[in-house]
Amino acid sequence: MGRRVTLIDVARHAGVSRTTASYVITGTGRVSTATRERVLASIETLGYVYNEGAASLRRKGRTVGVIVPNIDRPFFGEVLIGVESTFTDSGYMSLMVSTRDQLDQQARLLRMLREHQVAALAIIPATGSGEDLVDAIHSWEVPTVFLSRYVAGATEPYVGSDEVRGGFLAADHLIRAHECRSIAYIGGPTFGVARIDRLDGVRRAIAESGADVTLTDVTTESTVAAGMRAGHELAAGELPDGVVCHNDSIAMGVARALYDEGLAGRTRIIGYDDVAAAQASVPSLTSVATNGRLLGETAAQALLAVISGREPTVRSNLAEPKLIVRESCGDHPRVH
Amino acid sequence: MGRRVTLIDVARHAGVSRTTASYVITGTGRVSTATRERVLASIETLGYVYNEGAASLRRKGRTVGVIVPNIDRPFFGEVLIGVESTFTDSGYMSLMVSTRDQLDQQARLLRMLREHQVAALAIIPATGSGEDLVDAIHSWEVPTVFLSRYVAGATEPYVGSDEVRGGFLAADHLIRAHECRSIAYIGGPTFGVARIDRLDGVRRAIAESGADVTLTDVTTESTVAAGMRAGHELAAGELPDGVVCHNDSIAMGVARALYDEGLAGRTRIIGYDDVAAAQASVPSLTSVATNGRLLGETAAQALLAVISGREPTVRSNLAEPKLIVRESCGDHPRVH
DNA sequence: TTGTAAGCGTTATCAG
DNA sequence: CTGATAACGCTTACAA
Repeated sequence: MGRRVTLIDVARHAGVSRTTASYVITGTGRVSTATRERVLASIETLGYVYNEGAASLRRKGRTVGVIVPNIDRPFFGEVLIGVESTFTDSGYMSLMVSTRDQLDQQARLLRMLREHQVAALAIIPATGSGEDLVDAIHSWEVPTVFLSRYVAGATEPYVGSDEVRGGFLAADHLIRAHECRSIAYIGGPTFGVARIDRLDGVRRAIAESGADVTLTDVTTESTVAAGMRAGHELAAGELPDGVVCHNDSIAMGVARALYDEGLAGRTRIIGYDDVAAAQASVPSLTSVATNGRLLGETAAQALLAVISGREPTVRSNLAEPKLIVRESCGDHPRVH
Repeated sequence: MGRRVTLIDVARHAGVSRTTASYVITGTGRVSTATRERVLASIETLGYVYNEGAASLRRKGRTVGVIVPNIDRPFFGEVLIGVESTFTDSGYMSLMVSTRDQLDQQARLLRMLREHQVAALAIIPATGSGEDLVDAIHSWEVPTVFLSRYVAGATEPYVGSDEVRGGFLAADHLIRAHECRSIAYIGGPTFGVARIDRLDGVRRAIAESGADVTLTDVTTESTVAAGMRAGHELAAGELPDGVVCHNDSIAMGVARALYDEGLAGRTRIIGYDDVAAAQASVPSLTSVATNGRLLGETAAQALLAVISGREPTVRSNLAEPKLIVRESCGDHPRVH
C-alpha cells in the first residue's frame, strides 16, 4: 500500500521543482518542451493522479451543485442530462441532489453544497420555495440560475419554458380546433408556479376566443396513479369537452381511467412535456413539448459564463413550448 | 465582501483554540458544555460555514462517485434515487455522471472522479465494459460496487436483479399460461449482459417446458421509437405467439406499431422494468418488475459499510424480479 | 525558464 | 478538557 504519489514525487523524479511540475499539469506557466516531456513521463511511470481537492483549496473549485425535486420525473431527467453533460464537457463535475420536493430537505442540501464549496448552483426549486431560499442563496453569494420553476423575489437568472404560452397553446387548440366549451385542468401542486401560469394561459385563450368556455381545475400529484384517480372522478361527473393535464403521466392515467369507464375518446386530452412514451400510447398523446434538455444546457452555459467571469449569457430565458398534436385530442378519429 | 470566515475566526471570537472549535464542530473530542455553547454561538453570529474541501485534505472525504449510462432511462432514474437518497441521508454527496453508454466517456469520467478523491464508487457500467474498466478500478483501489450490470472478471460486489430469472418468468408465463410456441426477444444491446442473461432464462423456460418452442431475437436501441420500428418489422413477417421486450419503452413501441398495423392483441407482449406508465397504457403492459430503487439503496448501503470499515453487507446481491401480469399478454381479453 | 516560500482551512498528535 | 504545531497536496507571487 504505497503512499499516495504527490506532485513532489513527480517533481523529484523528473528532477524539477514542484512549481514546474504544477505548471505542466495546469498548463499555466511557460515550460520548455523538454522538461514538459520529462515531467509527463514521470507522471506516467509514477502513476500520479491530480488531487482536485487539494487544488481547490487555493484556486476556485471545479464542482457545481445541481438541485432537483426528484430525479425520476422524466422531464427533470431530461433537464439533468442537459445540465450534467454541459458541465462535464467543460471539466466540471456535478454534485446532484434531490429534495423530494420538500423544503426542509432543500435547505439541508443547500447547506451541504455550500460546505462543499461548489462554484455554482443550478436549482429547480422545491414547490413552495420562497423568501427563505432566495435569502439563503443570496447570502451565500454563489453564481446561481433557477431552472424550470422561478421563485418570487429572486434576482438570479431564470431559464425555463414559457408556461403561460404552453397553457395557451393547449387551450387554444381545444377551443378553436375542436370547439370545446368546457375545459378541465388536471394536476400539479396547488401553488406551483407552472400550474398557476399555465392556468393563466388557458384563461387567456378562453378570453381571446370570445367563446363561452367554462374552466374547472383539480390538483393532483404528478403521477400516473393520481391521473387515473382523477380520471375516474371525472367520469363520475359531467365530462368536460377537453382536459389539459399538468404532465404526460397524469394524462396517461386520465386516458386509461376513461378507457376503463368505457369513455375512451369521449373527451379530448392534452398532456404536457411530450415524453417519449407519448407517441406510443393508445391513443397517442397530444402534448405540449418543452425540450428539457435544451433548458438544462442553456442554464449550464449561463453558469459557466458567470464562473469564468464573462457576463451571463442569459438574464432570463423563456423557451417557447410547442404543441405536438396527436390522436388524444381527437384529430385522428381512428381511436374509438 | 468580507473575507471568508474560518475556523480560526470562530476560535478567536469564542476565545478558544482552533482545536477546540474543531472538536465542537465534528463532535470528536471532549469539550465542556459551556465552551461548546460559546463556540456554537460564535459560529452563528459570524456566519461560519464548514469547509468540507479543506477538511478532506486531512480526513477521508465525504463525496462518492456515481456513474450511470444515461440518467433519463426511467429504470436508471429509479436506481439513482435509491443511491442518492441513501448517500445524502448519511451525509455523503453524490457526484453523478453519465457516460451516454460510451466507453471513452466512461474512462474519462472515471479519471475525473478519481481526481476528485471520491470515497467510493457505484457504477452501472457502459455496455461493452470489460477488462479496461476492471483494471482501472482495481488499480485505483476505491471501494466499488457494480450495479445492475456486471462485468466479467470483476471481483467487486455486484448488486442487480436476477436477469436469468426475469427472462425465465416472462417466457414461462407465455409458454405455460398461454401456450405460446414461438417467442421473440426484442431489444437491448447485442452484448449487454442483461440481454444475454435474460435470453438464457428464456431458453431455460423453453427447455423446462418440454414443449417445442421456437425462439428468435432481434437487438434494438432501448427506446420507444426503436420499439416501434421493431414492431413494424415484426408485422412484416410471421407474428410470433409472444414477445418479451428488453424494457417497457420498447414494449410500448412494439405494441403501438402492432396496433397501427391492425394487429392489436394478436400477439402477447411482455415488457421489462415495470415503469409507472406500464399500468396506464392500453393495453396495460405485463412486465417484469425489478425495483431499481431498492437496488440503488442496497448498493449504497454496501458502500457505506465498506467506507466505514465494516464488512460489506453484500458480496453479491441478486434481487428477485416479479412478473406483473396485465392485459398485454392476453390475460384480460377485454382488449381487442 | 525554473525555484523558493507562503499560504489555503482543516484535522491529528501530543503535551499541558 | 484545552492549546501549540505539524501535516495534507497544491497554487502562485516573487525572485533568481
